[in-house]
Formats: sequence, C-alpha cells, structure tokens
Amino acid sequence: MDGNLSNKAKIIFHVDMNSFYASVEMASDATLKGKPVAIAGNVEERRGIIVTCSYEAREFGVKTTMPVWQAKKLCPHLIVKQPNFELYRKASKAMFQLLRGYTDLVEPVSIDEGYMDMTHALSEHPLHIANMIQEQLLRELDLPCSIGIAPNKFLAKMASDMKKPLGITILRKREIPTILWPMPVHEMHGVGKKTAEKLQTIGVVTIGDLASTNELQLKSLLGINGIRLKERANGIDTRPVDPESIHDYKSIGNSTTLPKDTTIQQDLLETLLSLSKTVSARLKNKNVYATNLAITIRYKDRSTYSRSEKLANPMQTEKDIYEQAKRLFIKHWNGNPVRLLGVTGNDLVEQDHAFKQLDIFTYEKDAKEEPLIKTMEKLRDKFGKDIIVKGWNNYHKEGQTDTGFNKDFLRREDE
DNA sequence: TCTGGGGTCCTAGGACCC
DNA sequence: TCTGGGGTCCTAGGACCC
Repeated sequence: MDGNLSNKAKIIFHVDMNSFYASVEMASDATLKGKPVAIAGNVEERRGIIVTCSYEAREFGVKTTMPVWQAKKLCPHLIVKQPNFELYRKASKAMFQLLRGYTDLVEPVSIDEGYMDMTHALSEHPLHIANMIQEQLLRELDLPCSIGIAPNKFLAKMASDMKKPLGITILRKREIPTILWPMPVHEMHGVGKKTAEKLQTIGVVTIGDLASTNELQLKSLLGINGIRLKERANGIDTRPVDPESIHDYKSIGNSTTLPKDTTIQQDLLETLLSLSKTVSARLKNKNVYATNLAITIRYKDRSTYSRSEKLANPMQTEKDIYEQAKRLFIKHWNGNPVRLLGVTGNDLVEQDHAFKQLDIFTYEKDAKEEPLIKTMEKLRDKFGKDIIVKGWNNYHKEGQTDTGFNKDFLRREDE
C-alpha cells in the first residue's frame, strides 16, 4: 500500500438523473417537452400512483407516490404515461456507458444514479469535468442530471440533492459545519420518517445535532445504524466505489397488486404462476439459482405477510418456483381477500455453484426427509466440503443413522 | 377511489448443537 | 431436580431507498 496515495482525499461524483422516466419519455417524444408529464402504474385502475413526474408537473404540486386521480385534480392537463421500462433500461445503459468514458470506476446504484471515483481521472478542475459530463448527457442523450462532488459517497449524494435540476454542487469537508449541519436530519440519506421521529425524542433535529450526539445513546436508540449515521453526519464514509456491486444480486422478485381484492383461489394461483414465470426468466437471465423462496401476501386491510423457506435444491425453472410458491401460499393463506401477491427468490447462487449443490441434493430430494439435509451438512464437515454422496437411497432404505454412514457411499468430487 | 414495485440491510427470536 | 452460555442457521418483519 502506498501510504501517500491511500491517504490522499478522494474525489467522488454522484450523478443523479433528473425525473428520469419523464425525461426519457420527453427525449423520445419531443411533443411532450415543456408539458406536465407523469409516469404512473396502471393509469385506469386503483394501482395507479405517480412514479415520476416532470418539473412542469411538480409546479402543480404533483408528487411521487400520489394516486393518479389526486394528481389529475391538481393538474387537469397532466399527461399520464404508463412506464416503458425497456426504454428506460436502454437510456440507463447509454447513460452509464457515457460515464465510463470518464473513468472505469463507475458504480450504478439504481437505474438513474451512480457514483464515479474520479480521484485519478481528473485532467482538469472537477467542476469543469462535471460540466462536461452534464453537457454531454444533455447533448447526446437529451437527459438532464445533477452532479454532486465530494470526498466520499455520502457527501457526494447529499451534494447532488442540493441543486435540481441540472445542478452541480461541490461539498468540501470544511464546509460540513456550515452547509450540512444546519440541514434537518430527515433530509439526510439513510434517515427516514421512523428514524427522524426516534431522533426527535432525544432532541436531535438537525444533522449537526446528530453529529454531536453521544454514541451510546444512538446505539441504544437505533442499533448499529445509529453509529453509522453519526459518522456520516460528521462527513465520514469509507465505502469504496465498487463497479462490480451491481452484479451480485441478493434477491429477484416480482409482485403485483391485483385488479380487485379476491378470494378466488384459482385466480390467485394463476397470478402466482405468472409471477413465477417472471422470476424464473429473470433468474435465467442473470444465470443464478435461488436457494430460498419467499411469497408475499397482502390482504385487503393492507396487512402484509411474507413466508419463506430455505430450499433443499436450488431452483430456477418456472415449474419448480411455481410449485414451491403454490405450496407456501396454500399453507399460509388465511382465506381472506388478497390485495397483492409476490414471489421472490432469495440467497441467489451462481450457476456453477448451484450445479455442485444439485449433485448432492438430488439424493436428498429422493429421500424426501427434512433431517437428511442436516445429515448431509455433517457429512460434509466430516469428510470435506467437496464431498458428494452416492447411493443415498440404499443408505436411506437401510434406515441407518448418520453415525453409521458407510463411507463407501462417498466419493471425492475429483474422482 | 389512497397509497406500486424493485430492491438492500438489520434485528430479534427460536431451534439446535456443543 | 435443576438448568449456563456461546455460536450458527433459519424465518419474519421493519426501515429505508429509488
């Protein structure tokens, strides 16, 4: 490690696209320009809430998460469009590709924002480079953005929020007391409604208050998150910009609010099937398998339950996922009217890894006995991680216990 | 006529093992 | 008859973000 290099202050950009979906729509249809435009889920049905809206629409008081009917009341001429995710993904790709023209260290955090580590990629003043990026995005993709420039991710994120649309904001370490600390604590990234309420009970109202609060008090109020928030409030954030982080998915899910609350089991199962199809396709697309499957049920009264199970054999196919989702649903549905259903694959593993496990679990599956998986784990501990099992059925039929497991049934993977 | 859908991370409790 | 403490895995739910 080069001490000088590692100690040198970093220069991080946070690029945040302005009202991304609406801007993409405007870029692809010039007649929308200058008009109040909103993107919403199913426009006709009750699920219609505003996902994004143009700045023209915001002038009327239209806001994200507002039901469409309410938005229309505020802004009768509002142009409401259904989301076109394919179009947005394409624009997003082009946007990140453009950013990578400035540095390889680009970390997308969502479809419309990302971090850039510009520490070693600056030939000129950061402000000038940020200007170039902003102008190029506007010129080539017709998409506006705001950029925050700071020595770490947290401060860059806070900075990009300070001037919208088309802003560029530098937040220096020495400006923390004058710029960051006077801000209300609920405007801090990572502090939501609940946390802000809790903080208020101990007299923390501004980010500055948080920065000087006793750590033990924060820990007992908010757990480990309290400590982290205090660090951030003091401008400390050591997370690196990681271009690879976008690739390791932890979960892939699909959920939908039904057109009507229903108790008709066949309709519900059909919905589960179509959700399972989507999840399966996405798993295949990412080349991963789920080792845990969860369903979500939201009832008429909006009470929401999730039920999950660790899987003996990692799964990816539509059939496997649907059967497991159906099993969980039948087991846990209380018969009341259902508002929303969801299917989610959790604890995703790479394809190679999954296949290795499948070799083992084939036998477990045949045996159809839960404790066998525990037995397998013990065996792997005993004989090595890369062991696979042969002749499980024989073993099982003989009704032996794992202490009497015959070593002849085992072989090393490389044999 | 209220309130979508995609995620991540953390916590807490119970089961189980040593 | 009474009965500790640590560690890990699994599940459910909460908070947050875009």
